[in-house]
Amino acid sequence: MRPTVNDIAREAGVSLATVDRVLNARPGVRAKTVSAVNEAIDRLGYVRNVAAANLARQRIYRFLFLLPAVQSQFISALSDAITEAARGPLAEACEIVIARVPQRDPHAMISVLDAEGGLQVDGCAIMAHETPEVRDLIARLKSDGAAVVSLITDQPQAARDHFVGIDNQAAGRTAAVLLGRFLGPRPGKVAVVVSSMLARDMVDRRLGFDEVMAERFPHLQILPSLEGHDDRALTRQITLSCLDQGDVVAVYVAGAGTRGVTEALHEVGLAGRTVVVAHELTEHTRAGLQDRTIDAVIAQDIGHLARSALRVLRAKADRRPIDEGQEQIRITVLLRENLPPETSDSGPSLPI
Amino acid sequence: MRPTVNDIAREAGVSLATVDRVLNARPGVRAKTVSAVNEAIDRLGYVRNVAAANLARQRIYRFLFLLPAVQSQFISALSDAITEAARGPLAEACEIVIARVPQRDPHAMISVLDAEGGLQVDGCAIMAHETPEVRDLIARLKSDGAAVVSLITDQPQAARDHFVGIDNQAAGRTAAVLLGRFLGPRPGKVAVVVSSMLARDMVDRRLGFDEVMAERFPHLQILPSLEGHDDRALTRQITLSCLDQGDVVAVYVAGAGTRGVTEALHEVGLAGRTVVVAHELTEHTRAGLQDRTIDAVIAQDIGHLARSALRVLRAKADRRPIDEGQEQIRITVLLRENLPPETSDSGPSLPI
DNA sequence: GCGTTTTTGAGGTGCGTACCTCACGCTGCG
DNA sequence: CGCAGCGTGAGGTACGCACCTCAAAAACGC
Repeated sequence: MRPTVNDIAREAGVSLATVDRVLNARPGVRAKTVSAVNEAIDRLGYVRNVAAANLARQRIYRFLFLLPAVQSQFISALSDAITEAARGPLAEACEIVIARVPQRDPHAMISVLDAEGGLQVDGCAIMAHETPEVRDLIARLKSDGAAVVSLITDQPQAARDHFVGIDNQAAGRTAAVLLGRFLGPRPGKVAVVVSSMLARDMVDRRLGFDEVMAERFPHLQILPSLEGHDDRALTRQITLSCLDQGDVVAVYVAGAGTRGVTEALHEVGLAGRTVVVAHELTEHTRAGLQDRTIDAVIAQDIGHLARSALRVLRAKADRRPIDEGQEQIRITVLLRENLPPETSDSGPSLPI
Repeated sequence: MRPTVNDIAREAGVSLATVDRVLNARPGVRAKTVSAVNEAIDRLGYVRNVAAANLARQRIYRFLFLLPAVQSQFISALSDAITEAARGPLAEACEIVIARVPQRDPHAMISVLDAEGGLQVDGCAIMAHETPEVRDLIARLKSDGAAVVSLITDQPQAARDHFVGIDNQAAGRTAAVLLGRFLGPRPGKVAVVVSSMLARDMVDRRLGFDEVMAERFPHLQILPSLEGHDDRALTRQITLSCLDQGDVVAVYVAGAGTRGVTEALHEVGLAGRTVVVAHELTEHTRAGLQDRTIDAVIAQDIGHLARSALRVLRAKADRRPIDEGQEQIRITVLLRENLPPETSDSGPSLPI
């Protein structure tokens, strides 16, 4: 049987109340007594029964998820995944609110936060562009004692506790290798479409992509990033004018907007003849893989992302360490040949 | 606040004892009363507090992991991952035993099981070849009320509750696409190395591989499977004699034995000039990717595997449904360019 | 309506922890 | 010497549930 607080008290020769004070870092215990208790804990190998502790504490964790208010299948699926995770055992004793915030308005986020009880939250997961406003917001949350994680796109300059997302440089490098090797020795130009260079994930993907392209595929000419701003029509248009210059043999769609790109490719009759590597599994990328417009999709497991954010927020709120291995979000390379079957049950095209 | 058993009792107009009898399926309650209680449960949206229930029940789950007793970095790493998961929160109130069983001896598994308390276990995860003995063993475990999952390699004919592992056909198809496209239009022969065709995962990988090869790369000639039986020297030898026939332009290492293959390739001076796709991230495959002997590695997240097995066994033991999404083990395509940094802390070359 | 069986109620104890109150003894200070 | 203040002990209640006992009530068969 595992030792309990009572065993510790007996072993240390103190009362249960004192053990409790030590365990929960409450004042009113002499340093000497504290170490006596800690020694007893080590000797018996005591580990706190988290279930019993939470039962007794009756604590409710309030977590807030801030997602950009853009029209995107990926964000919708992410939102669904969070909702689903919030129903699971990970969200035991948790109250979870998902708020969608306009991306271009720096003050919207502050007001949303205030509306949602603001500083009362125990933790917050933020997916947003890397702006001074967001950085300040994170600092404010942290100084109020909340745990903060950046989601999907990192905020490396801010005081977030953790980044929940993939290694985007590695993703960009992977895209480069696939694109380059699928293309073979054929020379030409490569277009890169991003949503916005304000998003850290886009920057990182581009960095990784360029690195490998320069090193391994110098016969390919990488064009400047096209910013589609998560807008399908705009993406289509800028892709078209880029294709206009001719000799574009491949496209790396690092951000949202795959639909705009494939539309453009179809219009000029290049679909299937241009190597396309895109990100995230949605209805459109799935269809693109099926009809061979897209050669490879680099996806992240959105359910894992949601659960990981929850686990990390929870751990940080309890000041517990996290299991790095479990929180590492891996990238999946999807091809026409290994597409997971469509899961029609929960939400529109929930990526696996 | 979430409703408790007391709320149910009040709502249903019965006593707490009766609610308890219904909840835990104890006898001595009229059908009418049962449905009254169930209606109250539905009306209030009651969900059992699992933590409190387990606390009160003081139940200890006994789970047994049966792994093949072969000399393999992958199996060692898997064993380590299970040990690590067994220390985590998932293994709360669990006693976990890992047993290594000789693969060729059909009776060894039975005797190990008996030695480990045999029928006393609440659940068992089995990684083994698909033999009649194993099938019988699973049937026996099941009839004794234990939960059974197959691990890594499935037992589709047996009465296992669940398969914890990747979609091996999809893995084989992925290998085929990468190998074929990396190779380009160059014709030639492709060698396939497996550990044993008795292992279901090998069969499935080969099936998926052949399917895509036939469909998309008909200019390549796929050679019969070479069985290395997880033996480095044997694998090296059979690879050598296969390379002897000449014109082998690619090798798909579907099973263990990558070291034997790369050794053979180096010996005949074909390393780096032959496209090699292998499985699992170990010291050797990592080194192979680094020095470009290996072009791509298809890996499964071993930590996820261990945690998933634990979660599923636990859920099955409690007769709870599982979260399909969370238990889906995805495959990771590793290239030289997206190799995760080596984690030297826990165990020898723990795959990420 | 009787005896018998089945169903139900009331209540208790315990799981391991958090958190609270009250009181006691000790120390040091004026 | 008395008193404040600190460190500690003793003990209680609560969390939500499992599981037990004993007795009372209801249903049943005849």
